[in-house]
Formats: sequence, structure tokens, C-alpha cells
Amino acid sequence: MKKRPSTVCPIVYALDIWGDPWSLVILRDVLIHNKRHYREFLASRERISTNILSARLQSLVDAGLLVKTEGDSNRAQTMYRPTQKALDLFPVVFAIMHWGLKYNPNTDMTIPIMQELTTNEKGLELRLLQNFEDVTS
Amino acid sequence: MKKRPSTVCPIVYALDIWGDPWSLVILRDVLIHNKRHYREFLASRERISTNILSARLQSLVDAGLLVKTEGDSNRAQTMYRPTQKALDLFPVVFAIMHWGLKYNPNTDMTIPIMQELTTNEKGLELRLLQNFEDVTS
DNA sequence: TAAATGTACTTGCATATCGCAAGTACATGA
DNA sequence: TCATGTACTTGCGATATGCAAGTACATTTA
Repeated sequence: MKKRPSTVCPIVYALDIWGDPWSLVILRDVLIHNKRHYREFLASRERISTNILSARLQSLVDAGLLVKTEGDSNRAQTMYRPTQKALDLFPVVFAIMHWGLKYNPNTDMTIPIMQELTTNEKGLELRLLQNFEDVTS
Repeated sequence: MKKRPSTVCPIVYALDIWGDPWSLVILRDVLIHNKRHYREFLASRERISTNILSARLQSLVDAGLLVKTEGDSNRAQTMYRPTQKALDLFPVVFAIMHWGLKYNPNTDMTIPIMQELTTNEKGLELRLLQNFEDVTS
């Protein structure tokens, strides 16, 4: 992703941070599927490759959306957790999901989130936010 | 932008259509700044290059977000208008703008839209939609 | 009416980014 | 000790992008 210099437009600012094809997939996994570990992101259906995953995690940390905590003497404990700045993307992610739900005929409606999104979005958001009480409190 | 085959995830579906760094800039110009012509998109602050603009307009037409109408015997009349599928991105665009407003310290608050977004989002959306009554009616 | 200008593109080319496969360094488990 | 797992990095060919230039057609200006 190219870096546009400081922009005056909030949309371009956002795109410069997570407007590539992969960052939002990672953020979706963090926010909605409660993933924390490198191995979990790798396992997503979309099959992100390791070099890209590594680079995107790094850039999301640099942009202040994720915080990386490394376990002492065990790399398997490395975790990526969202900051408030990432949690504030919930409305964006939900809006995108609404749009995708309307127009993607292949959406898998058996994913529990999908039903709840249409029937009880606010409740869904509050429930998901409970995964991050350490951040929000 | 790579094409992932048909996805089951509404977010990935959306990203495959407008998840590149430029499509949303064009859609912003169509939806919010009421632009219709190639020359108007070219004039944006972000300085999209002609080959990219041409390719993105084409892919947005292919994805059913824009409709291209060519003037008879005058290319200067060529217009790109949003479909309902594009108008349904208003909530997405607004959500992104809210996030960008919160975190981009360089946002130009003198752009009239910015004030209105925070004080009267629904009114703003309705007013902007009046630009597209031919689509929505 | 000839020349200049504008518009919507396409083309070429250097560079950046990506997908994929493989390798690395360290830790745990059998 | 040997296999396995985890979080990466590296190499390389393929794709996408940025930039400059060119093209074809229409209108405007002199």
C-alpha cells in the first residue's frame, strides 16, 4: 500500500491505514471472531500468506490499532490485541457487513453473527465488546 | 486488486469490489461531492493517475456500482452515475468518516460536510440522496 | 478554416506489492 | 534426540501501480 502524505480527508486517512485488501480481514478476525494469535489469522478461510500477515500485523501495530504482547521465552504466546482505535471500527465493520449481506448471494447465513447482525446489532456489538473489557475500562 | 473467488463472508465480498486504495475515493466523490465526469475525478486532491482511474471506473461499472452513459458524438458528456448498490454504501462511507474524524488530526473541518456529519448525519444523508432521485425513485 | 484546447482514454516502462514455497530460530513434547 | 509447532524472513516470478506520454475525437478560438 502506498503511503499518501497526511491527508485532510477522513476517508483517505482511514484507507491509508486499513484500505488494503488484507487489513480489514485481520481486523474482522480480531473484532468479531476474537482471534489473537498469528496461527489463528493464518487459519482463516481467505488464506493470507505468511509474509503478508506478518507485514500487516506490523503495520496495524504501527498505526496504533493493535498491541503486540510477547510471552517471555515462548513465541507461541505472542498476542495481538485491539486498541480502542480498533474497537471504534465496529460501526464500520457492521456497516460493511450489512452491505455485503444485502448484495453477496453467497453469504453463509449459518454463521451465528449473521443472524444476530440483522436482528440485534446493538446487542451484538455490546456482547463482542465484552471480549475487550481490559481495553474499554 | 486480486480477485478472490466467491466468498461466504460479506466483508470479503465488499473488499473484493471496493477494497483497493482508490475505489472508495471515487465513490466518495460520486456520493458526497456529486461528481459525475472523468475530469472531475481526475481533479481530486488525491491525484489518481489516468490509467488507474480508467481501470477503476470500469471495474465499478462491472461490479454494478456505477452506470456509464455516453453522450452521442461527444465524449465530454460521458457520465458515471451511482446505482442503488452504490447509494447503499452511504452508511459505510459515513461510518468511515466518523472514524477518520475521530483519529485524523489533519481533517479539514472547513469542508461543510464535516460539520454536518457530526451534527445532523441523517439530514445530510437525505439531502445527498436528493442528488440521485432518478435512481431511488 | 486552421490551430489550440479539452476529454476520455491507452500504452510503455520502472517500481512496488503480492502469492507461494521454502527456510530459520527458538520452544515444547514424545 | 527427534519430531512438531510457532512466528517469522527470504527469494522469486507474477501482478498492480505511478508517472509520462500518446491517441482519437469534439468543441472553441483566432
